[in-house]
Formats: sequence, C-alpha cells, structure tokens
Amino acid sequence: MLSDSEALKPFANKLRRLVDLPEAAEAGVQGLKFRLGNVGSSRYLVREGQESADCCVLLEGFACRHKLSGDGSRQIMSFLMKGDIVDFQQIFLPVADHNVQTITEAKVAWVPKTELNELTRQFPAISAALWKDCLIEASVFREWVLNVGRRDARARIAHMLCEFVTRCSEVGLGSPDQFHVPMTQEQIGDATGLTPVHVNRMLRALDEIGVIKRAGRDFRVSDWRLLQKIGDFRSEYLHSPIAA
Amino acid sequence: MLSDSEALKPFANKLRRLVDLPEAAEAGVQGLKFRLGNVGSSRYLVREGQESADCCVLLEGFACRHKLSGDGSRQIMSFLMKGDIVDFQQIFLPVADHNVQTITEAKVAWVPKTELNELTRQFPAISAALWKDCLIEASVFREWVLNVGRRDARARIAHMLCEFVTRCSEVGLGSPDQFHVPMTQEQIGDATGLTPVHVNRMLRALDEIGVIKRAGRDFRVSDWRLLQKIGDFRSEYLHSPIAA
DNA sequence: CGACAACTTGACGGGCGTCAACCGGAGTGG
DNA sequence: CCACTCCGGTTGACGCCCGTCAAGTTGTCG
Repeated sequence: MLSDSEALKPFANKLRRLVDLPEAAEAGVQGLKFRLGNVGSSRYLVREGQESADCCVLLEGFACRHKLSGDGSRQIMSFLMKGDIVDFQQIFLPVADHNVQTITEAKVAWVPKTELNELTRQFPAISAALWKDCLIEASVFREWVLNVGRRDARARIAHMLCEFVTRCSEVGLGSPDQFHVPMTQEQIGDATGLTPVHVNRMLRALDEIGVIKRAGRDFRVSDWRLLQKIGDFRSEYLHSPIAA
Repeated sequence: MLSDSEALKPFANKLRRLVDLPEAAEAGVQGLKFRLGNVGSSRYLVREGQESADCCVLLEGFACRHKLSGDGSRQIMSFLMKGDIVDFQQIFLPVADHNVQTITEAKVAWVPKTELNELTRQFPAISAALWKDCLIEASVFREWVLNVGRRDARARIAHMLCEFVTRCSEVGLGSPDQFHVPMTQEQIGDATGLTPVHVNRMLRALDEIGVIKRAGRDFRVSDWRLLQKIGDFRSEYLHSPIAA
C-alpha cells in the first residue's frame, strides 16, 4: 500500500474543479493510502454483480461504463478519463450494477473504502465534491438517455464528439482543434446505440460536409459551432465551470 | 410554513426503505418545516435552467423527469412516485438541468434547502439514505440508456412496465396482478424513445400474446416471468431490498 | 350532446440494421 | 525483408422495424 502523493494529482485536480478545496483537504487527498495499478486495454476494473473493498480512481488512460443486454449486445453509458472516480458508488451500494472496462492502457489507483470514508468525514469540502460528482454523473446519464432516445444517428455522434472533446479539454487532453479519440467505431456505436457500420457512415458524412476532419483517430473540429448545432449540444448538463 | 408530521410519511417511508433509520432521525424528518402544495396534472415542479430555494418531495401522485431536444421532441428519463425526492440535487447544483412535470394531480412538500442541509448534518443515517437514493437513481438512468439504446420496441415497453410495477409494489400502489398506469401512451413513448402509434401496437401485441391484460389504463400482468423475459428485466439495478 | 383528448388501426416510406466483401496498418514470425 | 494474420475501418446492396400520415373510435367532461 503506497502513499505517493504525486500519483493522485489527477484526482485532486478533479476535486478542485468541483469545489473550492482547502489546503488541509488537499493534503488529506495526498495522504490517502492506495495501491497503484497499470492495466492493459480492454481490462475490467469493475464487474457487474461483484463487490470490492477498494474504490478505483482513473489516473491515466480511458475507460467506459457499460452493461450487456440479455441478447449480448453492449451499451456504453459513459466514458471515463484522467481523474474520474470509477466506483465511489460501492461505498453505499456494495454490489456493482454495471461494468467498467478500460478502452486504452490505463493507470489506476485502488483506494480502500475506509480511507475514502474517513476522508469525507474529516473534510466536508471533499464530501461536497463527491456529491457534486455523483449528481453531475446522473445529469450526464439523463442527457445520454435523451441522446439515444430522441436524436438521429448523425446528431447522436456529433453530440458524443462534442461531449468528449469538451471533457478532454477540461483535463488538458486536447481541444476542438486537435484531439485524439481513443475508442473504436464499434465502441462509439455501443455508446450511441448504433452499429459500427452506421457510425462509419455518419463520421464520413460529418467529414464530407466539413465539420470535422479525421486522420485515423486524430480529430479536428473544423466548425465547432456547427458541430454543436448538429449534435444539439448544450454543455449546461455537464455542470462544468469551464465549459459554461 | 407548516410542520405537519403526518404529511411527510411517504418521504420517511422512502428513507426507511433505504437505510436503517434511528428514531431520532425519523423524528428529525417529522420535524422538518415545509410548505404543502396540491398541484394539477401536467404542472412543472422544476424547470430546466431555473433555481429554487426549496427542495420538492412528491407525496402523492406521479411525475416524470424529462428534457426537450432541440427539435422539440421530449424524452422522459424517469417516473417519480409517492415518497420520491424531486430535486434534492439542487442543494449542490443550483440550476436545474432537466424538467420535472406531474403526470397526474399530485401532492408535494416544499422543504427549504437549509432545513434539509441541517437534517443531513445532524443525522448521518439520513445523509446515507440520500446518498443511496442518488446512486440508485444514477443506476436507473444507466439502465434506461441500455433500454432505449439496445432493446427493440417490444422489449423497451415490457421493461418499462416491469420497472414501473415493481416500484409501484414497493410503495403499495398495486402488484403485477393489478396496477394502474397513470401515463398516456404518448408519455410511454417519450420514456422509451418511441412514437405513441408504435407504443400502441406493442401494447396490443403484448396483450394479444397474453402476457398482459388491459382495461383502459388498468393493467394486469398475466405472465410475470414471461414479461420480464421479454423486457430483459433483471431488478438488481433498482437496488431494492424488496425487489431482489 | 358537442368537444376534445386519448386510443386505435391501416398504408406507406425511410433510416438504420444486416450481410458481405474488401482495404489498410500493426504486429509476428520465418 | 516479406508473408501472414488480425483487427479496425470502409463501402455497397438489401430489407425490416419503426416513423409518419391519416382516418376513425372511444371515453370523458362540460
């Protein structure tokens, strides 16, 4: 069990984006005990139905939350990136109701539940930050219900791209001018309720009308305003002080 | 500002289903100051973009959370019933990111944020209950993303019915043998990402194969096992001690 | 008994799924 | 250095599920 304060920086940064974090609270975060993990791509961090004594925090790389339907098809319900809390929820709901799987190689921290619990008890600011994070996640899920429920294929993908690049920007992983999309077109399909074939058609369409330019998975938004319009993207649901 | 302990019973019951509630905490709930409201059908309780000084609790009747897409179509992302907390979230996120609208006449309690805040500070059990409630709601949203993203029309509707009757049962509003569906077929469509016409076709289909029987909006599930199978419904995501 | 909302039913069309083939790049091994 | 493999991406043909449009029917409330 390590306690390398540097490693948890992305997590502390995330908390600081959520609330005004007193120095003592930040020190508390830095003092958390945890176990570092380097995991490959496509590895499960949380499995539906399982319990765990540790909470997982994503420090580097990308992951996604997903569930499988009875017939085996997969639905992704959010993407996780640097600093995101993977499964704080199991402090209150021990058995996981969905899967979390990496989509790239990733670095994670495993923090004992007891440690996090103690931290929230000591620092109301951290408790507030976790509250906000939970509520924001719920807000994002609601937007995703709207996205897959009521928008056509092109809009769904445009919306997903808008959200993704907005969140990447927040953690310094690019900007509309230049960002890397780590997921495959199949994963984009699983996130938007489409088939990989149709994702391909729509990406191509967005490229052809000139709103985005692609080189492999390196993207560039040529017309940010138009992409948002096509995707019916209004960033308020992210409740981000930056994206506003 | 009233303080009628009887009126908040449905709310206290809900909390008690979530955690083991000490007597002192229950007394704290009963002592909450609040304003009672009787509202008609189709009234907004929360409006996207607005703030409020009070938190709303639903005491009687039904409501739904929904968002509107740019082209004006509506997506419902959850139904609320007796005891449900309508907008605790605005304690941490002042401006609402979605709408809450009644779908029947309803009785609600408006509780000042400060009152609720104080209550959670005094009673950790209540704080824990609200945490669990928030996390469970998020879990339900995830299931809905899966529902509209990956299941066909018939399964979506079957799933929605399963969830609805399960939750109704929990609060004593019926059972699979006999329950009332307060929403119109258009609202069912808005919840499942379908058109009212197709909802009608699918309800008819479910009726014809004999899994449900309808008399107006009074439903009876004739084959509960089969309805769950058709809807790919596994209740774990509700994290209910009862429905397990 | 008129008005209106919700429900019902049928005909038709389109967006997206399905199937299938091919391409291109990265990794592997000879 | 090249052949082989594999995964992801690309493209086309075809068909179905569900949306759309439209016309009725039912039920409820004045």
